[in-house]
Amino acid sequence: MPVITLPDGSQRQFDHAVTVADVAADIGPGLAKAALAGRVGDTVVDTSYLISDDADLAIITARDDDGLDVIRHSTAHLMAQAVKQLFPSAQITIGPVIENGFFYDFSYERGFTPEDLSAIETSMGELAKADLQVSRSELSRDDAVAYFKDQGEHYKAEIIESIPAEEAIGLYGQGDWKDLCRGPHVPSTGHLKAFKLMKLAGAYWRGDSDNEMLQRIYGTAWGDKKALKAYLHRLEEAEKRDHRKFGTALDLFHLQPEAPGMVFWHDKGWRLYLVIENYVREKLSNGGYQEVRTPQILDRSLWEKSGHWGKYDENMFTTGSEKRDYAIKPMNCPGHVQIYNHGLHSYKDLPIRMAEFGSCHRNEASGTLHGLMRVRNFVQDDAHIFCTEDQIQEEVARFIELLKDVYADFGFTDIIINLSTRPEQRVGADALWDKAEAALESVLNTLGLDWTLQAGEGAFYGPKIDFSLKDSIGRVWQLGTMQLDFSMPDRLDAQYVDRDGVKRTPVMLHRAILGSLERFIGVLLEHYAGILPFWLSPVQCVVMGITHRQDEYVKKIAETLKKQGFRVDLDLRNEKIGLKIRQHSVQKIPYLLVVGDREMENGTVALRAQNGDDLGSQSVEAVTELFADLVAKRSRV
RNA sequence: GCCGAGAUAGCUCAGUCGGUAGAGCAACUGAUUCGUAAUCAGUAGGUCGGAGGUUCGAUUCCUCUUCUCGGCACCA
Repeated sequence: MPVITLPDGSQRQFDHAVTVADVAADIGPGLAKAALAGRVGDTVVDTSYLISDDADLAIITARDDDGLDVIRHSTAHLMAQAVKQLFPSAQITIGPVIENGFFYDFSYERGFTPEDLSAIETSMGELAKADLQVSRSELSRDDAVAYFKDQGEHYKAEIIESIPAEEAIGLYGQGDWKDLCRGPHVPSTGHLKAFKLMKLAGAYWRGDSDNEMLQRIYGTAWGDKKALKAYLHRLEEAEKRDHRKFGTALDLFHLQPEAPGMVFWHDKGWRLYLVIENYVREKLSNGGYQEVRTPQILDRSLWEKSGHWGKYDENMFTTGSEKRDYAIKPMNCPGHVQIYNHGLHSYKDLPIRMAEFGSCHRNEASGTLHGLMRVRNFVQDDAHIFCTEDQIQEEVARFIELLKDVYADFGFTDIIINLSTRPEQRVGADALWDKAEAALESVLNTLGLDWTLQAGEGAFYGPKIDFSLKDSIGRVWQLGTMQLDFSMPDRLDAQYVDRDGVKRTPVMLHRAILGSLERFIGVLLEHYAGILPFWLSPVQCVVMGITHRQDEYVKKIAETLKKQGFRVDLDLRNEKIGLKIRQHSVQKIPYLLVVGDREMENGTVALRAQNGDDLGSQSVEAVTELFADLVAKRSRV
């Protein structure tokens, strides 16, 4: 006699055990049709799930997030079914739900082609239209293994073999096809109406690069065609923001085959780069950091001592001279320890905060390179803080304050914080880890920050806090980091003389706010869709005349603004004003200053903002004031 | 690095079922001196990523290679 409590608090009583579908039908025929699954308590179940005791139940439809997951999961199954139908000798493996869609990995004797993909999609459409019932059954583990082995599905059998023998295995079937699955799934394939196969890719079996490479097909699936269309539109919009496009279109930078993963910064891109670097430089200087410069190339022995040669030799560029081996630095820290070691330090000197905008090279695998986001040569807003264990907490707090300040200036306020603690393989005594992790945790809590624990994700030499931010279209980028290091100062013999006259090893904090400047610029460009805030814009305004009569006046205005420190271009070409405005608008220049005879007579300029707003005729003083204010506030235009 | 796809003018792209290529924008020349997102006309521009092979002939087919793109693994 189950009593079913619905989300609105209403209750329905039945005199026999009921399925989720029964309850939905009892509520109304519309809901019965739309029901994809049910949520009993916290568990999402099939509509065929039988409820015999009192329960809280929500009927899940495509409008529910859980409903979307069910649709995506079922669409993955639909795809696997289609693949097996078209390519019977393909083997199925796993097919989970991911953000916005799903994928399924297959093993097949040849690679799938884009033509195969559209054939699979067509076939999926037919299977969905056939509205096949999806049914769940159970087998004992050993029977399930035997079943899949018999079907020639060796990967599936392997997965099931790793499940405890006493557990029953859930099988979902539709038509003549069955897959091992926890479920839940839609009641019939007719509920799958809005999906699209997106791309083909390789993926290692069980995510291990020593294993066979499988073929992964990615797809997206939604509750209805409209949502699918909206998603595809969002993808197009994201593509338009691709920072690599702005590299060429705005003449900021380029990459070429002779220097894979290493950026050629053009005039305008380098201006942007320098504005950012100098901005951080000033912030660090105000924050009590010293700035240093260390060599690009250091002897092998130093990298052996630091441990890098042993661990990362594949990923370092090396060179030689007169029988000596050198490595081009992949990081600044060993160099900083050399400066630290040059002289004797008292505990009174600590903390020492040492910053460097040093150019680093890492020989990243070729397949990982990606525009500015993943490069082989980069500069970080890098610094190392040498301090005592007792100073960790305060230094971390100071750093976070600085970081928030900097992020806000760049227009990012949505910061995501992760604390990563000791990994299995690590150096340093557990007592030290206890202390360090507690210190980081305590700082985060004291500052009242939201953070997530990533247990076991710390570096081998110490725990760390990572800072990510969300951009304007919701993508998350990890930028900042604060890593505690108990290993390197000791390896490289850094010491200080403590209060009691005993030499002790300082703790070293590796920290960066923006991370790689290259990558940060990539993130900025995508975040702002190329329309940079005034203070960052490589060209802040263009002054242009209507005819040649205003040439001298244009030059004078431009000169005045340049003297105030603004980045100004002038356009004296004999072109129509419409063309000039179009071209500079396309270049995303924050302000266009147009002068004709009228402005020349009045000593004013006609101001036009990047978004097309006509700000009317203004005096040069008013414009200067506006610009200075924008820079001071670092506000978006 | 691995799987797959791609590389054609400065940029964006079309094309050639094997007979050495075409558009728009940009560039250059000329005309136009014009009031807020494209003035008109003309000219020039390519060893079709690189190397090798098949062929009478390769930008096209094959092999290798470099780089790029999408993933996977990696990311001190």
